[in-house]
Amino acid sequence: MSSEKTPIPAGSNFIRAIIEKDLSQNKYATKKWAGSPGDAAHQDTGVVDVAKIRTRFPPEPNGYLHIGHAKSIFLNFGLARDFDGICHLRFDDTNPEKESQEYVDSISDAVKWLGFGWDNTSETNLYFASNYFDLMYRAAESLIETGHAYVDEQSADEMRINRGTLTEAGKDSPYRSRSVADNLARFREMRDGKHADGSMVLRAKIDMASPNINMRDPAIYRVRRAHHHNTGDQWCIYPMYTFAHPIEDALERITHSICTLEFEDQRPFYDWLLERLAEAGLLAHPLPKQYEFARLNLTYVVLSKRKLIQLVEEKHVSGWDDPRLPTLAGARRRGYTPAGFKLFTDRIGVSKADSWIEYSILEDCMREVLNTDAERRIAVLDPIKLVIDNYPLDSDGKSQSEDCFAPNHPLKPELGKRTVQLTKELWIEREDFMETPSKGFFRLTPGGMVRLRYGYVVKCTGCEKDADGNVTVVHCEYLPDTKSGTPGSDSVKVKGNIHWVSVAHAYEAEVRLYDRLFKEAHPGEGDRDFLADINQDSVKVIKTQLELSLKDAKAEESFQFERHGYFVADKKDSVAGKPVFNRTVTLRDAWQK
RNA sequence: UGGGGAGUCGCCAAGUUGGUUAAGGCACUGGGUUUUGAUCCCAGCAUCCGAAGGUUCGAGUCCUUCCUCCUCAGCCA
Repeated sequence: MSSEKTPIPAGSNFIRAIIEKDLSQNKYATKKWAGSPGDAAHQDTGVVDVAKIRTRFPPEPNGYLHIGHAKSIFLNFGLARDFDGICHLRFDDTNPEKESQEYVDSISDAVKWLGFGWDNTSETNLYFASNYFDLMYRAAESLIETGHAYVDEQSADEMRINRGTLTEAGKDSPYRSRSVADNLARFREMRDGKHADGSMVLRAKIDMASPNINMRDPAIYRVRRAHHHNTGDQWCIYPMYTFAHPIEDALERITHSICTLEFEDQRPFYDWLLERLAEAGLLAHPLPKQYEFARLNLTYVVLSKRKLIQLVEEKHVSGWDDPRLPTLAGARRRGYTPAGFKLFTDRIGVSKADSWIEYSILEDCMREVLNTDAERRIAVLDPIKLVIDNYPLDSDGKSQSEDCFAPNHPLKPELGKRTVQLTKELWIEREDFMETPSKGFFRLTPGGMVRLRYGYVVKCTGCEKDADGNVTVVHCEYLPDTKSGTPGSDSVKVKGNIHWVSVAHAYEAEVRLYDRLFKEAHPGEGDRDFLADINQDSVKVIKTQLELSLKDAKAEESFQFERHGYFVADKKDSVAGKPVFNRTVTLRDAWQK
């Protein structure tokens, strides 16, 4: 090693540091992998694992994935990719009552959408915890046989009372010192359906006086007669997360088991369990290690499953894929992109400090990606008519029309230009005209000049108003020598530059303007009901005038509507020839009105 | 109050074995470019690392005490 400091790689974080260290110490140099999950005997038949590390993304299929999961997905799959490893998608389906195929499907879709998969060169790394129930059962018997587990017949209430408190030790269960044979017989009866739900549990036998409550003989198997989405009615006992998760990791030969901070207290049990099972010869070293990072908190958003369910069930939003929701399904309809999420996760980093990320960071990431990716189009969202009074008419009295050329992407000239028609009557944005301009306003105002983007410089001559004083039509005259792209275009310098569509060459379309779902940075903070913080104006459906070419937009295609923002053709409501646009995010606007 | 964590610029976040002027991003502020008040470019932006002591030639990094916040008492995950 040289004494010079090596530059810090981008995206460096404590987990990468741990992995680099583990790898430099050849910690997994002899770790065997038989091509599929299994116990020590199975893995011993394998070869040294080609995957340098193994990580996993282990959602429970009981809900929709949200932006917080995206952070975990990019972390786990990203680490595997960067370190020549493999990341498993594993459904942690150990609680039959809450899980279903619908969620398995939506989660799979979301992971794929973000750009990750589980079909690797020699194996498919898609797993279900429920496929390990046999092995888990064996592990439980092993624990009993080695005197590390017992069947407890206390009621749930008794167990809670005897667990003690944060500051007082718990009391041993009266069933704690039963013989191995007794425990084994009871546990088999549990498995065989001889005991009622809730009548007894299998508990690890550790220490009822441990200062860590998770070590006070945690329950590891419960009796529950429920139909499981994968194993059907095969089992009436199911393992608890505490017990199941470490085993799942070990069977899959995970090296780095990454989870969120609230599981830190669980780590001593994680290690305890795996060591006991390794001692018994069921699992092989090196055992997986758990590392915890801070979960994502985003301002102006709720990410708790409970609150998301409430928003959907009480119909505050249209469904799990409502474009205002922070679910990945919703974000996708909103027009947020996988590349944007990637940028976002890189930008926010990974650490153990609790933090709140400003929602504007996410928006900015989407802008950044969309700016380079999205083609430009012209859309007048709040139309008002502009008449060019001196624009020539044909002999039949109709307006002449001429071609103007608009680049599809100013940063990518290779994407070419498209033709838009200029005529005497145009639609422009209502807010681009002010009869009495406010300070700093440099768009259309009587006597003022502005460029019609890609067209001519025009001079505003006045406006018409209705009985209520609302402006109905704006009038102007054009300067024939100033057409964009001609030598005279720069003869008149103007500061303002407004977009437009020809009345004769535009079509009316529905556009949905989305804003934040919550008006407070921390919804429900303190004693407030988070529902009270809902922004009642989070969606506006408007009638707009769009340039004709937008009719051909395909579902999920994103565009920048010039001077407005990024819009996507809605995945769900668009039909061929009639796309419906959702506003993804506005452009930055530095003009303080 | 017991255990486990975390506190570095408005928001994130590097800083691993103590070594010179504390990375970077976002935001913000100036200036420039620009037919999007967009993008882009350039410059500025912590004498200070929760606080106070201490060790040391030298500390964000070590020690002591204190403060604040998060988290754990499901037969959920």
